[in-house]
Amino acid sequence: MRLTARSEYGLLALVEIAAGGESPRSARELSERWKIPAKFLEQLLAALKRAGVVRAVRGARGGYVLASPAAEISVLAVVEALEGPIAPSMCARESGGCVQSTHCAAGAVWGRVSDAVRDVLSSATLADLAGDQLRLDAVSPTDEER
Amino acid sequence: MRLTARSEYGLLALVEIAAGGESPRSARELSERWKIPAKFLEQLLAALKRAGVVRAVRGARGGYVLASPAAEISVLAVVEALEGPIAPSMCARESGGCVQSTHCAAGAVWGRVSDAVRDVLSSATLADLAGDQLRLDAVSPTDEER
DNA sequence: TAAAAACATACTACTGTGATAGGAATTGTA
DNA sequence: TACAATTCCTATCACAGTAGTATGTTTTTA
Repeated sequence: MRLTARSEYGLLALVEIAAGGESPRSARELSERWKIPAKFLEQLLAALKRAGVVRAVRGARGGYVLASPAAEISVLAVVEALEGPIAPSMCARESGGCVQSTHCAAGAVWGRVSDAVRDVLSSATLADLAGDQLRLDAVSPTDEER
Repeated sequence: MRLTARSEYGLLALVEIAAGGESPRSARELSERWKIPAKFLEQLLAALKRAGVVRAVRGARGGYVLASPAAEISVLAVVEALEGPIAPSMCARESGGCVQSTHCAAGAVWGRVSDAVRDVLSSATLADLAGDQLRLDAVSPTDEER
């Protein structure tokens, strides 16, 4: 299991898209706001589109919009779209179960770890984060907003 | 944050060492029991020794022994010795906090994730796992034990 | 003295991450 | 209709980390 910059960047962008409502946000706009390499962000948004998290609007004045209401998109869905399934180790990753031929006690711990992570990630939605972000922006506005 | 084969292998070996009590288990013995590449395991045990988890007994009939009672060694200590600190993303990894100049709502989620993982890992000890393993071995013994 | 073991160090193959590059297709707007 | 803004597509790359392998050296017991 791993959490990398892909999730970090992706979530930042999606919170911004969620705040935009119906009007699409372009990859360039998002990359400037959050200092994310533009071309890299394009790839992340493509992955999120493939996963059905966002919808793309092509052409001038286009960009990305959420494919469903922000309250129905969990952080887990975002992370799994960008990083693959949440599985903590070799033991839990293999569909056939443990690599070890004999049963090992450690496997149960790995299972509890991934359950805990999935629990945290699935309990937060983009709507929650967009709300939090609004409050944070009110306290310390960014350059663009000042 | 990542959980790799290092933790997997390391835990398997430590559970076995814990079961051995005062008599040292050699790296070779452990590597054969759990099908872990011998030289790779030596490196892991060296890291665990540096972290103060195990004590080494050099020379013939030597091996490794736990440095403290099994009930006082948490899985978290083992994982951190082998993988480095549990931090879920760039945001939480940097000592200075978030990479973003502006505050981001996503950071709170990453924090909750690492807290949850640490919670699971620190709530299990080597003594717990050694007990579980004993029970598993009783049900389906390994080749060596048959 | 010989074997068994830890200890040390260096090397290698492979994979994933975090990009960068260059264009092609699509679409609103002047 | 031209143009600019945008998504879309594919390829490439540098770097770091993982999972080993290799070759010894030191220490200790039998």
